[in-house]
Amino acid sequence: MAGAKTRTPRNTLNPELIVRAALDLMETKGTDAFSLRGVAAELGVGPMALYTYFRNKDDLYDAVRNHLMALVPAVPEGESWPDQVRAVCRDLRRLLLEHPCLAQLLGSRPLSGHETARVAEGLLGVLRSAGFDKETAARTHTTLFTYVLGATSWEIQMATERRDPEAWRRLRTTMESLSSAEFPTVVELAPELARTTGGDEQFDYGLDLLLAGLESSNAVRTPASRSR
Amino acid sequence: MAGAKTRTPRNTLNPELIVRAALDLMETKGTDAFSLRGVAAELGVGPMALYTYFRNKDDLYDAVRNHLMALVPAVPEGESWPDQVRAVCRDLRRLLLEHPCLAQLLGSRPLSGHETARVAEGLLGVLRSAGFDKETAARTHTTLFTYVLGATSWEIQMATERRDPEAWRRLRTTMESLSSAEFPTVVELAPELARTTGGDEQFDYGLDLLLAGLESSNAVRTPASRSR
DNA sequence: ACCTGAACACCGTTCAAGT
DNA sequence: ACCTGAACACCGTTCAAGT
Repeated sequence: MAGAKTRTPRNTLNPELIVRAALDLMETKGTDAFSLRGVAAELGVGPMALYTYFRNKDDLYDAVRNHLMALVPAVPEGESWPDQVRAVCRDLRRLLLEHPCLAQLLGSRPLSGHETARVAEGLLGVLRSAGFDKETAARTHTTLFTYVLGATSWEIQMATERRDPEAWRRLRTTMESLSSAEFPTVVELAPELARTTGGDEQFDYGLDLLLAGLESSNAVRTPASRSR
Repeated sequence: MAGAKTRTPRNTLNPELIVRAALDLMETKGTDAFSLRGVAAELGVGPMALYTYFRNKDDLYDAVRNHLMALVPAVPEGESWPDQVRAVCRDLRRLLLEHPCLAQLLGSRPLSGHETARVAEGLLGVLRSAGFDKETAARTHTTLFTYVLGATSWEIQMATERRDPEAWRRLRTTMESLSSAEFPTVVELAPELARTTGGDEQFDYGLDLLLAGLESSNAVRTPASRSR
């Protein structure tokens, strides 16, 4: 509707152009409403033109995810390892918030591509340098990554819900229909629950819990981690 | 394919029957392959018959999620609050693993229904009894819930990937193509990373980090939390 | 190689109609 | 109320064909 068929000059179709159009459509019409036919129409070509560059829809999904993961910044240097971990997690969260479709892509498509490995390399490098042994570093990486993905996906979903009047109305209805006899705590904490479904403060709260847990455990064996 | 059209006697169609058939189909053919027409065919009725009981596909999704959330057990009594938190989180994870579609439903559909409130009530009650103030209880609840959902969804996705030979082959190919000059840590920790993508031990590792963080912080103000 | 056009086997949902 | 049947506007993908 918006783009008005920018007729592409012949023989100038390429993977990056398609990925960009796909990303554009996902962010405009929503990740679910996205379709190959829609991308093709936006590019002014037939649906089958895309199959020259991507084996199928999932292949295009993977390319979009890889494209977005490339935007995760490098780990900042010269800081303490907890601050480095914080930076990586916050950067990833920020990217997920800027591109909500990435949360969906990371959560529903099998992994592949070098960019995901690059992000993992950054975080794993920090942990290893801090003195974590191999297994603990791997476990911690998975824990942090899944926390960021889970917390941010939830945040996005709640924000989407708040924007959709129909869904928002239903949520309010459900909340108000809860008897304070059956659900005393939920009813009592309704305002707090509404306030803590997202935001920087909520994200940092969980992240700091994990970091406090790491520092209180004997995960870090090297005393050299006291730099800065 | 499996169920062989159990022709339903006339006028015996009802919501529970439809939910059960829908759940069955999601677990058999995969959450994505699920369709209203498929459910209708399985029940031996036309697609439109379902619209008597559900306003649309999303409405049926919500009913299935509510049906599954009802299976989350009550919080065990007479234990310390950290053990109670552990029990709630592990129970939810177990249910998600048993019904992988629930992970997808919780992650992509707006919230509604009493059963989700029931689960929240259980965890929030534990935290409040332990002495958490309102805001901290709400924050902790969101953190724990999103951790369980994120960690378990990731675990399910990885398990699905391992089962699909095509996806598995691609993941191996990507991993082996990583130069150890560019991604030294990922290459070095490949075996550990493969081992820590899921399993009870990995889940408990992250959960214990969060609990250690909670106990090391001054989140709990009431000294009465030392029961047992 | 790059792209088209017709076709296939699907979707969710609306609408008018039957009982 | 409960359910059917035809129809609409979509999908992803295959296949044969064009350049």
